[in-house]
Amino acid sequence: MAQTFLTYNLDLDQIADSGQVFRWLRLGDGRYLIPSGSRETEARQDGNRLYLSCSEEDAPFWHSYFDLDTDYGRIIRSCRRIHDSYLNEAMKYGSGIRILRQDLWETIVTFLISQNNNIPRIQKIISRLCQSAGHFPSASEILQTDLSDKGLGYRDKYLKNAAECWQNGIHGCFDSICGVGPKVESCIRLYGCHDLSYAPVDTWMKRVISEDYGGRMPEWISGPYAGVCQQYVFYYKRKTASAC
DNA sequence: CCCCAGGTCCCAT
DNA sequence: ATGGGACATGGG
Repeated sequence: MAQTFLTYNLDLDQIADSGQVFRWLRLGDGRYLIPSGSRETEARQDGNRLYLSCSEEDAPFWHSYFDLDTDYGRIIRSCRRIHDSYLNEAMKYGSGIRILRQDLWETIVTFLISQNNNIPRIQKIISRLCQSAGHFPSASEILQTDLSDKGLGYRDKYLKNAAECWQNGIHGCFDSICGVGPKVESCIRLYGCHDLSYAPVDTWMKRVISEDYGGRMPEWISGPYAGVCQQYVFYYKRKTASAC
């Protein structure tokens, strides 16, 4: 019933608030209900131990979901050699962040919704989408669903189009999906394909570049762990810039 | 009323 | 190739 994992550089609170997932549910007492695709598990941690309420046969799935084969301490040490003080601060601040291996279809839909939108509203919309089906809707369920009452705005047609593309098989050409531009594609490749070299540049990253890097692109943005660095910096900027 | 939100599309230069 | 406005919705 309960599986135990030994982990480093993993902080559920930081991951939950890192802007890569929108369906984690805080249960209190440091517990989270964590869905991915059509599965879900309950998680809590105590020091270096991560406890998941899943069967033994599902353990490998969640092991992969939390990317437990990747040594984030090694990534941080490697990136420290760039001697970027802002990045170093961000890595220290959010050292428990990992890049989850999320369900690809869910990632596509989620980040289609994210465009020109804010995080609380993204969460609400996705919650409404899952309410009708009881789980994250498949492509065919999206095609059968009336989306007009989900608060999607103009993005409803993007979802319908994406569902058709997905059913026809879109392997590896995400920008052919209507509504997927460079930023959303970066999110899909980073969170859905685990390509750590993709760094999504959104409004927060633009602020960081202009306010903290003097308008110049940081060196790490073209490195092999650009996506991980971006996640640390995004989290750090959002946490320290917002007074609320 | 305004502006903004993990942008993209479309059209005009 | 680059720049600006439009786009649905909701919150501040």
